[in-house]
Amino acid sequence: MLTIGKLSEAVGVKVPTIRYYEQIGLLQEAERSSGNQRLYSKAARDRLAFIRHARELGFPLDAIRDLLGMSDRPDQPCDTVNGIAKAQLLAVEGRILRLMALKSELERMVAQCAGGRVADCRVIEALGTPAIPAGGKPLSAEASAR
Amino acid sequence: MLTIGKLSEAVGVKVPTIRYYEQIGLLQEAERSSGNQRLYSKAARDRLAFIRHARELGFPLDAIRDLLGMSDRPDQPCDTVNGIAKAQLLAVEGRILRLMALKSELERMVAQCAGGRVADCRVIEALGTPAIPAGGKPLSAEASAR
DNA sequence: TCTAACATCTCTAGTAACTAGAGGTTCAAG
DNA sequence: CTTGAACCTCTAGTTACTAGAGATGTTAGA
Repeated sequence: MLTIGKLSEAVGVKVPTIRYYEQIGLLQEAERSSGNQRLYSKAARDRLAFIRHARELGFPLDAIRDLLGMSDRPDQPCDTVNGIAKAQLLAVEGRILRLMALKSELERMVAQCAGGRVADCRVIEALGTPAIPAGGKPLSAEASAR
Repeated sequence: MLTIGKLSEAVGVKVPTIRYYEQIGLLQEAERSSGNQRLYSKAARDRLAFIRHARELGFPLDAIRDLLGMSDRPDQPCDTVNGIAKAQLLAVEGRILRLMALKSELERMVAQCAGGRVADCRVIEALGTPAIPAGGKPLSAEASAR
């Protein structure tokens, strides 16, 4: 049995975040010690490790809730999990490409800035007119697709 | 001169988001028509396009504010700017690395989950015990490192 | 055994970056 | 000249945390 601090350290999720996860029902309510402090089993630790890793991979908490629900009821088709993963994969690939473009732009800028003035930097123009593709979704939609 | 709706459509940023950007000072207050409606110049449109693109790439609004500040004062010596650019470059490189790791993991997930039932599918175990590396930072730190 | 220091508890409020809704005005087409 | 879409302001809600206050629990050293 781990205290919340030990669990936090073991899994790499901050203490208030663990309490937050309990509050929103991602983790079930922890057992308590005689002095009312939370105690965690290995199973709870694994569940939290799953959440941490999935968050790191960019899944929103709602998707994680679904995944956990599925692992609790393993008699269901895999399609849902697959769909979530595939959607994430697409988003990730797009982000990588655009970041690489930006990276080389920033590198060029850092190189050019070696002693000159801001006016010589290309970054802002480079970002300013990115030729929005026809199928471009509104910013909000893409941003929340994390 | 564009109305806010036309601007929204042209740039791909929702109307309330444009007003929000004005509210927090990312966009200066728009001119108004006789009937108090916002009107935008081409320059304003470019600025918003820049913001959109940078947001898409994952820059927080504060970083975008810095970049815009740069482009507003192009006579500044590059020293100031160089720091910002280099910091952004580091952030971008970090993001690329983490996204590539994520990409291969997601690919593995999709490959493993080829149409069976959840019980047959390794996704949850794959995520569940990812062998947290020794130097693993807390989730919150990584998540906010955007 | 006492006590200092630290971990934990609950609760409220704040953050970023929007998003949604209410309730009212303006504009452009028919 | 009316109707309906687009605009206005304002408040409040969202996600995923984060920070702080003030109280209680736990543990290691004197």
